[in-house]
Amino acid sequence: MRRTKAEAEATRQQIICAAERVFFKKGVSNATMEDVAHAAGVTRGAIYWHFANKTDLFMELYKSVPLPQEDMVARELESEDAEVLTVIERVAAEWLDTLANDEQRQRILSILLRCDYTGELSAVLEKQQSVDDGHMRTLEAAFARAAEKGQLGTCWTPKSAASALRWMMKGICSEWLLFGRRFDLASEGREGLRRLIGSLQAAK
Amino acid sequence: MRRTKAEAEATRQQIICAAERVFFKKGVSNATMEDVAHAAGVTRGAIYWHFANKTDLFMELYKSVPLPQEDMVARELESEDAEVLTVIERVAAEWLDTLANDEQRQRILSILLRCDYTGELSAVLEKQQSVDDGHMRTLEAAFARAAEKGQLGTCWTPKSAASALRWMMKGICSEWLLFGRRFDLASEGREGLRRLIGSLQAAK
DNA sequence: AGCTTTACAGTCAGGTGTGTATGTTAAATG
DNA sequence: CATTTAACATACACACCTGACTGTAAAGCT
Repeated sequence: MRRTKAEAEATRQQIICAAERVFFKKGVSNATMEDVAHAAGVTRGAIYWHFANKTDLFMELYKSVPLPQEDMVARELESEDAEVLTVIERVAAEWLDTLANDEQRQRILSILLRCDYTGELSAVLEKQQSVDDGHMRTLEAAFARAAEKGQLGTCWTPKSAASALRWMMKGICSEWLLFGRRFDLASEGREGLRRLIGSLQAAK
Repeated sequence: MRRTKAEAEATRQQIICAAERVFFKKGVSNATMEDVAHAAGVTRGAIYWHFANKTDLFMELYKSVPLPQEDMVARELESEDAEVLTVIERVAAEWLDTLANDEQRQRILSILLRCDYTGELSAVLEKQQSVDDGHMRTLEAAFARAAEKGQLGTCWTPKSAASALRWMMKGICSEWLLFGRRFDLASEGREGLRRLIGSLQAAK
């Protein structure tokens, strides 16, 4: 029973959506194509029609992640605002807010945090790494502008400040996602951010 | 050909040691018992004599990790030194030094960072979590003593300072281990630590 | 010295997941 | 309207890994 193009695209999305739920629940290496197929209401044959194998499915799932504000963040960080550190803090806090309210993003990040990148999935790790490097570059640039304006504490360099912020963000998100959301991400995360940015700031 | 108790214990250690190398190379879920057996120079039968299954082997590997200075760190952090923050910085820096020079510890931490904790291995994650909680308590206590002496910056609480330090440490180690040791852990890590501790410190 | 048990080596059945090949139906195409 | 082809479902082959079972030779006990 051949479907129309639109229907095919719909089942493709169904498969990706089902993979997201199944990978989240059972872990990537533990999940079976049959699991995904059952969750999507299709057979494995359908999955192998749309995707080459499990690794490919995982890659496509990763690529389908809505990263809408990627560019927005970069553009905002490159804006010529006077209070650079305030902008950085606000952007980071907004990122936490988004994560706190978007369950799909939570699931995908959890999958990414928990999965085993040895073997076939190493390509995904490399992609993540390159994305991370991009973030670091824009962050460093922002901190460099803060330093030019004398807003960055004398003991910090743009690079070390960017690293500290990124590690803080990673730490907050990892702990929240992996350890059962035992605190309020938005409020406590924002508070931690405020303290760190405050410590990065030059004494007035 | 039955071995003596000492020989049996030796092969048990060989198996654990081989598991460490194999798990590091192929990842826990990707490695097979046959792989481990081959690397250890025994057959799978021998492994199943000493360990119930792969999960059990992994747990025993985890338990066999040399964590000698665990208590030392705690005792040192509880010492009544005047410069609490300096002690904290030194202890953390020593931990980085140890990691930088101990390849076995590097492998085990890499395994722990990369492996998929969904399913059978979730018990390991819980154990890690409880160990982490213990660390946090002693760290918080140390920062609390620093706060009492007025050494902690006013915008920091003992808890938030402990979190910040732990996330920093995790971030440094994760990036170094997962992303191919692209920087010098001991020197750059210590530098980052110095900056962070400096920012936690009360202005003199 | 003889019996029991230990510490393995080897083998085997069985389940499980993967990838592919084939079948089927309806949409596209002309 | 006939043919092709897309979008799956079904079936199959096979590699593979696990756990359990069996064999065995030496250690340890009495």
